Amino acid sequence: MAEEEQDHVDRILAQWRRERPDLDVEPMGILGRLKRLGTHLGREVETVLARHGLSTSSFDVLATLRRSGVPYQLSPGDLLEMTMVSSGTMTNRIDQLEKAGFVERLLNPEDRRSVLIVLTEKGLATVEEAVGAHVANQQRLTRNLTAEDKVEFDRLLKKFLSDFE
Amino acid sequence: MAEEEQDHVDRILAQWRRERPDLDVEPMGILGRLKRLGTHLGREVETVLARHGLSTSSFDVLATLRRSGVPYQLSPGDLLEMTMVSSGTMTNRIDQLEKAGFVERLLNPEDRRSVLIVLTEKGLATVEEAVGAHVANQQRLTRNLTAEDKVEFDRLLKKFLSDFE
DNA sequence: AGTGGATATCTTGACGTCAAGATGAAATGC
DNA sequence: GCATTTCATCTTGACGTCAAGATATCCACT
Repeated sequence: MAEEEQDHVDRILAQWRRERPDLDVEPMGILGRLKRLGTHLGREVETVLARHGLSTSSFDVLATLRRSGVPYQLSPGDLLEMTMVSSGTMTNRIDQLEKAGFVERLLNPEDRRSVLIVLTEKGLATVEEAVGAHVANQQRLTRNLTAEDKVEFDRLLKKFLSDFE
Repeated sequence: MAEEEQDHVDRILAQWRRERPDLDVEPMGILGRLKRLGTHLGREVETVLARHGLSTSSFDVLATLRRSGVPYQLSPGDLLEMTMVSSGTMTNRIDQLEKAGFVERLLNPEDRRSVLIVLTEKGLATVEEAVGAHVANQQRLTRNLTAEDKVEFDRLLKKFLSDFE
């Protein structure tokens, strides 16, 4: 069996054990690796989406509209529920997408407080292209995990995540 | 055995399977849960550190200095290597910490391009307090994982992370 | 010594995010 | 009906981040 290599987080934990041997740093290792991994993955994802003229933020909104199905319309409130951002952030995202011609704001005749965000043809075409590249990229990013690893990792993520939502 | 419950990410995947059955969305499930989990954990961590007058960013710098050991001094370049942020971000973080009286910039007499960032007494006292609360919080956040889950989760995170660093 | 490239840090301008509150419209209760 | 509360969205101001480039210093080689 190969010796396990010391990674960046291991070195951080070793420093803490030396300086503060009273602290139990096992959870810090998990949370630290999770954060670093998330940062790396986020940057990889951003790079691929940028080739399609989209930020991760923009893509998230377009993808939410796309997967909601025909007629590709949701209210800002609907989009909020699905994306873990504040209402101000969503307004900002929609503003940009509208400026770029990917979505339009339609007045909702049944409730004048509300609007409907709808994909334009350009928005639909862009997200269809981008989602293919995005999914392929996600497969690339996970290619070094075995099938069993992926199942087990997903199980643990789902269990952990269930504490928060 | 309890039926597995459908979570937020499961609903997203179900929408994609209906709309785009050609896409393999298993990696999307993993990456989606990882991102959401990271967001939740980040917010929980931020909440506890805020009680000690620190943001996660500020804490990261102070903690890096603290765990480096006496005399609690590192250059901005050293801090950069350990924190996955750009040089501009690090300058900004140090500026704030200096303004708040947690660190000082010392001229490095051996290299006038360089400075040394050193914890003040106030900075040391603050980080010592904060790190205790932070570690306790990390234990709370992982309390619903079994000992075996934690070991396995950490193993998978470390393996996955090794693809990127 | 002098020159050119490498190094360490800081500056600038643009983004994305949030919390808190403003605005306007709908629903509810009397 | 009118007042009050709730709701949906947008606005504002503050932060944290990054990429790209500016500045100052050091080092290596002639």
